[in-house]
Amino acid sequence: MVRSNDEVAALLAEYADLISITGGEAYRARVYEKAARAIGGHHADVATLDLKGLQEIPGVGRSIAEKVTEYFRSGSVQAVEELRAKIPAGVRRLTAVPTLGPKKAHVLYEQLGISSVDELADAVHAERLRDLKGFGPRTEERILHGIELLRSAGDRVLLDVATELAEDLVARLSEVTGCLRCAYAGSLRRVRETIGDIDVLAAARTSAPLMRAFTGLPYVTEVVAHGTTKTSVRTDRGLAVDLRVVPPDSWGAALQYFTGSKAHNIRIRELAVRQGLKLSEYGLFDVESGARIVSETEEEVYARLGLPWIPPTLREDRGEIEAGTAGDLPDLVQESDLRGDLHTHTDLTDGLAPLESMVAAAAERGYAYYAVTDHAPDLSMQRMTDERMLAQREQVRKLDGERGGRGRRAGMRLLHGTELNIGPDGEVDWPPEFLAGFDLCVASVHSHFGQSRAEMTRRIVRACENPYVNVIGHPTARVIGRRPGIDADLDEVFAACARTGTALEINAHPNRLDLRDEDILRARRHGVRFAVDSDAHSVLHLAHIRYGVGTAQRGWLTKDDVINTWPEARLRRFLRKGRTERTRRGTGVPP
DNA sequence: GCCGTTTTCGGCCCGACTGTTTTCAGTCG
Repeated sequence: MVRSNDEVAALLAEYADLISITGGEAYRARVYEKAARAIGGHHADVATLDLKGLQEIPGVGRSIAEKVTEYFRSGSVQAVEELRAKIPAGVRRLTAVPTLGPKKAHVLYEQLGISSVDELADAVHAERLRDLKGFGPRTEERILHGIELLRSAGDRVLLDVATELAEDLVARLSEVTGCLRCAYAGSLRRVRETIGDIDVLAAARTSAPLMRAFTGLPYVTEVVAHGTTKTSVRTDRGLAVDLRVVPPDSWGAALQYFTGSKAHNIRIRELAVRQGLKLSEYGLFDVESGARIVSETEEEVYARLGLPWIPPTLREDRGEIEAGTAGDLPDLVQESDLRGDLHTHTDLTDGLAPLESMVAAAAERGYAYYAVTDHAPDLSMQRMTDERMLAQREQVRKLDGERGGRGRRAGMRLLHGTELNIGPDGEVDWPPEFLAGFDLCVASVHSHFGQSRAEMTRRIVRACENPYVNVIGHPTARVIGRRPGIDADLDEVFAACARTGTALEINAHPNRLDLRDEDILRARRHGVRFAVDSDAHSVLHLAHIRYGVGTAQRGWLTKDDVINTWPEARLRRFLRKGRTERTRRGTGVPP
């Protein structure tokens, strides 16, 4: 599923690394890194752009635009090939070892000919690093430890694991005497799909008690760095956690700073510099007088730079600064906007809880409606039959409207649905007559993951064209860290969804988060609607929906884009999908 | 190599921590 934009981004990022390693100008390396990011996140396919079009991408000038066109014309870029010839690929891999950057990697290669992580480990054991300038005994230790970490892999953890740990950390540190404020920041606050390390921020007049409490936590197994403002540890699950302690009046500037992303912060600081200001984690300062202007809240910092407060989920330098300047920031969908969940399971198939428990838990969340969508028969291990499904429907009808839920006067409405399997040719489990009995159908790819791109695309587009399919479940079928997404022309799928009135799911399960943020951004441009669903298989899973909302926000979605924020009547109209009209015309009904 | 409400040249984000340094370079976020 490699888009040409991703190919080019990877190439430019490699070039940036090679420039750093060969001791090239730092600014040049940074420019290529920036261009790589800009192209990776660009909405249009760069393979279709000419020199002029390429240069309209921010951070891409003449030289980089020419390299991109050279790449598509000839399949390679001369300048990149020249550096590749000088530096073996393994040397670049060396920089993946924590504490090893481009400079040290280059010294290791130049002086000792080391060009792989294995050779590096051998060289340390053979004590060959001892004679190198700048490499002492501590460096050797750190390198060996870094290699171990690299080999033990699993360097990023899923969102729910990191969130649960961070919430526990914040709760414990908030109890420490002298702790005035505490929160997590970093990629976790931005709700990225996986988390490399956790950043926790605290405000206090003295840091020592917090630092002591932090390093003494039961799950801390290693203290990596220990200072008065910053301490880094590793937990028993291998997760790195940083604690920063700042003075209370720096809270806003520090929270802004440590939330990132790096790319967003660089842009924000450039804005500051242009106004004769300097932004650091301690505040926004006037360069000339050195006077601190603002620092207590994030809102103040953004406001002084001429921006509204930017939600953390948007802080990726994907246009949020421009939108903020123009007053065009989207009014992002919130968890409290959700009126229901449209993809859930019970113990009739592979869920863990019976229907009554799931419904009760959903009502407790305050939902106005809730769909039960157990698996359809083609997923044979679930032993679904027509009879079992119809019996469940009767049960659902009985429970419909019975539960009032938290703070609700009217009863929660139940929808009876199913999660269909999209077969290799785009067919689904049941004929139209049977499908017509459901209030909604989710349809998902659960098999034949290895089809060709053309087959896969056609298959999903056909599912969209089925008048009974309302939502494409976990559209790319990826499982984070275990299975890549299917190879399909997503833009064609998005167009089909928009055309047929089929929603795309944002599956909130932390190991799926599918669609991902970048795909949502693209789909949105096609005018597609979305359903943020938990795909809950147990009562506890219903709460996963928060991760789906975070992902939707990262895709810039508003309440109006998400069908399960809509009032029930509007949702039901959407679910009818113009079936009668379509059926009358005799199109779109599968054989 | 990119970019421009002070700029077509001369800037380019900022600070903490570590190790190997007698004053700082490299790495990280």
